[in-house]
Amino acid sequence: MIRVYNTLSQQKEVFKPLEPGKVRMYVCGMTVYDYCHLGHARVLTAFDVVTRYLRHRGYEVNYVRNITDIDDKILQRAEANNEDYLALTNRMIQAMHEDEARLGIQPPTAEPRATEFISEIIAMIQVLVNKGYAYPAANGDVYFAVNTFEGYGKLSKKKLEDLVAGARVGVSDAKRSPADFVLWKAAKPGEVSWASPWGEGRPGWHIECSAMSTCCLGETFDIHGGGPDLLFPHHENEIAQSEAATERPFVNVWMHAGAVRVDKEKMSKSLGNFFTIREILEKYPAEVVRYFLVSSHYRSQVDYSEDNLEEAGRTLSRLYQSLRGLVPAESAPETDSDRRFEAAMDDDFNSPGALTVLHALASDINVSRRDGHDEAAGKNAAVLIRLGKVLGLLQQDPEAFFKAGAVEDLTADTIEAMIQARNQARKEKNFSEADRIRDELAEKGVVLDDSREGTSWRRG
RNA sequence: GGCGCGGUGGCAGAGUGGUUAUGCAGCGGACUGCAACUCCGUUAACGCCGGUUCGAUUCCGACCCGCGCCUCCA
Repeated sequence: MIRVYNTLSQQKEVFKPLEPGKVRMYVCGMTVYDYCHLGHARVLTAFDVVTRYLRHRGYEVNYVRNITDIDDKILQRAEANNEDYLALTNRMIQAMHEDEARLGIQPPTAEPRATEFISEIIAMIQVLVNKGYAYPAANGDVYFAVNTFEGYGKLSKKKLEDLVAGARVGVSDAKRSPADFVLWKAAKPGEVSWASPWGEGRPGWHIECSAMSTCCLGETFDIHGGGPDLLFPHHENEIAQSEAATERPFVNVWMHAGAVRVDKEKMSKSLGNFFTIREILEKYPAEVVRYFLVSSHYRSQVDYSEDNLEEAGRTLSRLYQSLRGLVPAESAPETDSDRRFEAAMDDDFNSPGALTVLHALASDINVSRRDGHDEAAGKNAAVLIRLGKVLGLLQQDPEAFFKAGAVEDLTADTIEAMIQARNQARKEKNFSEADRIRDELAEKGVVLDDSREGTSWRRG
């Protein structure tokens, strides 16, 4: 029995898909005008773990994650770059796919793009206009009349009066109410546009997700997820549009990831305090970044700092250290570890709780190896790798994990030669020479591990 | 101002009405030529004040502090 926190009800609920054994999930993806940052990685990782776990539990998951490839920021950026907007979006989509692959994010089942759904978007807007939920304005825009939708605010717990009174919302003369939002934007001369019953234009931000999600997954589906800052207005507006258009419940469970922070502030584009995934991957191995993200609950905020990333690296190393030089069993039966792992994950995808099971397994393996119980160690190793996979961790060859990355101006052969020279010196009790070699390697980021079987190395 | 979330040991981070989270770091020991790795042991916590209770870090209330959304943002 899986329990999931639902933003809509503000509590954990027993997860029950509409169709037994199948899960239909939609997650708001990227607006592709720039490289992905750590905040994106957080959402990507969170829902990757959700998907992996649901599949582990036997569900067939239809995971749809959209790409927003047309909006103001894209057009602005393209113009600033003196680049065709399609060239820009294609470039960023490719970069995003590279980042995802490095972080071990499995591709979604489908990845619809807004520009591929223009006719569906127009059709949905038409329905909203016909039903009286939306109105074309004098300036060529089409707006959703928020006061026509009774449940407006039910996701974000906001009252319409407060929103209108708050009035930080840009007041446009064309809008009937400041809280109304745009469904179709009239094109300015020379802008990319599509023909519509209301003239040349392009979709507003929110409508694309309503159109793509309901087209791909049906009028009602199981899970809708996204970043914390999408809760309002984006998701609130999606509900209004979709439920107004279909007259059916839009989504059963709303899931929102926690924010990534830097120096106690949310990492965001507007604050400019963001680190792109690729910047971070220049400094830390991808799996360490992933471990860092998975080591806190998906709903809580995480603080990005070098200390935290380095600690994640040390901790992940411990896990890999237990697997190093060990041949995992071909297969291992279900164990108590599996059950404890699942108990943690069943409780709203408690990945930090699940990680404690991995650490316990690593300890067991280390003890077995110390005592020469290689078979027991091998079995536990198989379990550790099996459970690690559900979190997208521990799938590398340990040697590759330890030796990956830059060891500047030292080839593996050189390192091996130095190790041999050191071991020769040790044999001759020339310990000052042996230590000199070890220190020299350490200075270049290579740490030596002596054991009965010999000496191995890893990056420090 | 409105709405929401959170304050756990040096740090990161789960969780529970009464019993060890876990990891990193520290300390003592084993292993080692010395280290590293690993193992054994160990220190240390629940923002503040009331209330409920036999018993609260865990439930309730007040307070203090921090964060997020209310404008584009994952």
